[in-house]
This record gives sequence, structure tokens and C-alpha cells, in this order.
Amino acid sequence: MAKDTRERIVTVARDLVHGASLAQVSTEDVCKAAGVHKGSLYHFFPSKNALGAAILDRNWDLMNAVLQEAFADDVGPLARIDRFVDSFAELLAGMRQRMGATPGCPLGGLAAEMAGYGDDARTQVTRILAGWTRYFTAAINEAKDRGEIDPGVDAGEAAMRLLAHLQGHALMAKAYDDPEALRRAKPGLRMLLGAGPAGG
Amino acid sequence: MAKDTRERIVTVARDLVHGASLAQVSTEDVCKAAGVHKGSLYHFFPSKNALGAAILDRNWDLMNAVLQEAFADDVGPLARIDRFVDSFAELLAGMRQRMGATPGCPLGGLAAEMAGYGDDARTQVTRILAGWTRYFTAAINEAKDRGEIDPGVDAGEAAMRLLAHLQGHALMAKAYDDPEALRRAKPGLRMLLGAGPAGG
DNA sequence: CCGACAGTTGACCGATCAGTCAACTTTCCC
DNA sequence: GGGAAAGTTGACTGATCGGTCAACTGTCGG
Repeated sequence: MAKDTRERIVTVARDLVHGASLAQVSTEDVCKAAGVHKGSLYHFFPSKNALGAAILDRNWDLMNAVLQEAFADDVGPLARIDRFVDSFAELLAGMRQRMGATPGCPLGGLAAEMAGYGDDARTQVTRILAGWTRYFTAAINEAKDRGEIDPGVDAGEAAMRLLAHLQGHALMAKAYDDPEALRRAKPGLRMLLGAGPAGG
Repeated sequence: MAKDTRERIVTVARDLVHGASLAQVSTEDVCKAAGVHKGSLYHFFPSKNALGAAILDRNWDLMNAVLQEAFADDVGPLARIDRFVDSFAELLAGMRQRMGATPGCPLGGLAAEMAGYGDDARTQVTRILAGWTRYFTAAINEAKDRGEIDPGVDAGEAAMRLLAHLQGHALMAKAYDDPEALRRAKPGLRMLLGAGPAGG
């Protein structure tokens, strides 16, 4: 029952927080939704911020799974990026249906909130961002090797640009309550790589 | 005294909120900082969210002033965009010095928070975003006329891409506690316009 | 069967919060 | 100067919040 309860708390809290923010969700909300009592929550987490950190890690695990699937090498590197954007957009669309409103990026949104909670949280955020860019960097390097994009581009810098671009579009998706806004990031991503507008 | 007090409340609240979030700042904090009492605050604002809306409007006013100055036509359209990024970065740097940490975009951050507060707030956010893109759209059209960028690009779509790109980089600036991260958006903006890397 | 310990309970606390209110003061216009 | 309206005061409320705690339960090794 041990790991099970902890798992359930994080899962439930994740769902609640993703629809709003960490600050808007109380520990009591989480407990009620998870069918646990306050003491149990604080048995596993020393503080609410620690729960927030666990949620952020969990969100990264989920995003990481999406990334791994999208970046599988059964298609070319540029197509993988497109595939990831589609998966991301579908993820947002599904959440919109479940919650009635389009949330922002599960990582970016919570990250922005927690980055203001001190350096520890900010370090966690940058660690996650680094993990995310790694997928882009690898794909970009492969695209360079294949001659699909200019070999002169710095893969790391380009990857950061792609990530920032995606985060910005995720914000638009939230602001316009429209998951499709994220998909509109695709042509921009191509431009940022100096690659042709289609096929890859 | 009337308008003066209201003004002071919004100004002070803006500073407090920008360093954190609306949720993290209490009405008491605002009152204390403004040297007013609760009743006065609620004399001018029907609710805390209404104060948030006023702050958002104020932030837009300030950003609008920065935009107007940066987009003055004493230089070419592409140079105006660069100039705006520089002004934006300096704005963040100044706030970092005053508050000890790099805040995100004054508009984007608060917008993301308030977009989850209902459709009214979301409408306000989209209105502001539209005002922002207008500057980009005009500059892009002028650049097209001058033959500095491909005349085939849709100015509106391109403007949206630029804005999203900037928002993403503002998030990075916050996450890495480094205002210079925003400046790194510049080459990406050029790529998104299909323009040469320098001079314009 | 026992003792230890992880997990669970639920009442409880002190603090804080958004928002209220009736009384007071100032301003301004007739 | 008088009276109404606008602005201000400061105490107050009811709710909520993060977090605590001592006692209880189940489990598992010896």
C-alpha cells in the first residue's frame, strides 16, 4: 500500500494542478481526491512544495514518454519533431476535453510557477529543460549528418530555440483556449532549422 | 486624491505581483505597500481579480510604451524588432536587480495565470496579445514592401510566431534567472522571417 | 507470538486570506 | 455654509490553508 498511496497522491494532484496551478490547489483538495488524509500526504511529502516537485517530476516522466515515442528513429529526424508537436497537441486537446479549458504546457506552466519558489525549484526546472532539449539536439545533429539542414548550425542553440518556440505556442494555446494553436508551431520550427517547409 | 490612490494601488500591486504571481500577493500586502486600508482597495476594485485585471492593463500600457519607442520608424523595420528585444531584455534586467530574481514576461506570466480564471480574463489576455502582434505585423509588412523579407509570408501569422518565440524565451529567462536569455531570441526571430542574420 | 515500524487516521492549530461594514473625514458643488 | 457624494478608516468575519500530532492499524521479520 505504501508506494501505491504515494503514487495515487501524485497522480491525483497532477490532474488537479494541471487544470489550474499549484497555488490554486489545496492539500485538502488533493487529499479528498486521492481518498487519503492530511497525515498521509505529509507522511510522504515534507511540504506542499515537495509535492509540487514530485508533480513536476511526474509531468516530466510523462512528457519523456511522449518524447521517446515521437523521436523513435523509424522516420527522419525532422519528421520526428513534427510528430512530437502532433502528440503534444493531442495531449493538450485531450486535457481540454477532460477539464473544459486548454491548459498550458504541463511542464512550462508549473515550471514558471515553481521557478519563483527559490533556487532549488529553479534547478529542477532547468534540469528538465535540459532533458527536453536533448531530444531536439540529437535529431538536429542527425539532420545535419543527413544534409537536411545547414551543418553550420549549433545544435544546442537550435534545440533551445525550438523548445522556446514550442513553449511560446503552448502559452498561445492556453490563451486562446485552442490546442490547435500548438500545431501552428510547426512551420516556425522548420524555419528555425533553416529546413524546407515540408517532407523530411 | 481619488485617482491618485487608485493609481498608487495599481502601481504598487504591479510591482509586487511581477516578482511573484497574483495568487502569491495578498490584498493586505498591497494595502500595506500602498499605505492604504482594505476598505480603500475594495472601494476602487470589486474583487482581487478586478485588481489583477487592472494590473494586466497597466502592464500592457507600459509594454505599449516600450513598443512605441522601439518601433519608431527612425530605423528599418527589422532593426526595430531587434531594438524592441533589447529594450525588453533591459527591462527584465532592471527588474532582476530590483527583485533579486528574473521575472518572466510581465504580460505573459500574469496572462498565463489569469487565463485560467475564466473567459473574461482570457478575453482580456487575447486582446492584449492582439495589440502586441499589431506592432510586429506593421513592421513585417513594411519589411515586405522594402523587399527585406519574402513578400509571400503572411504578416499576421509571422507576427504571431514572433510573439510566441519571444514569450518562450522570456520563460527561459525566468527559468535560468538570466535576462540575457531573452536577447538570444534575436537570431531566431530573423530566421522566422526568412531574413538575413544581420543588418536591416 | 512479539516487537518494530511503515502507513493511516482525524482532530486540531495558528496563520492568513478575501471581502464586509458602519462610522468617520474630506472634497466639492449649489 | 450646508449637504451630498467620494474617499478613508480599522476592526471584524467566516472560510481556508499548510502543517502538526498522538494515537491507531496493519504487516512482516524473528
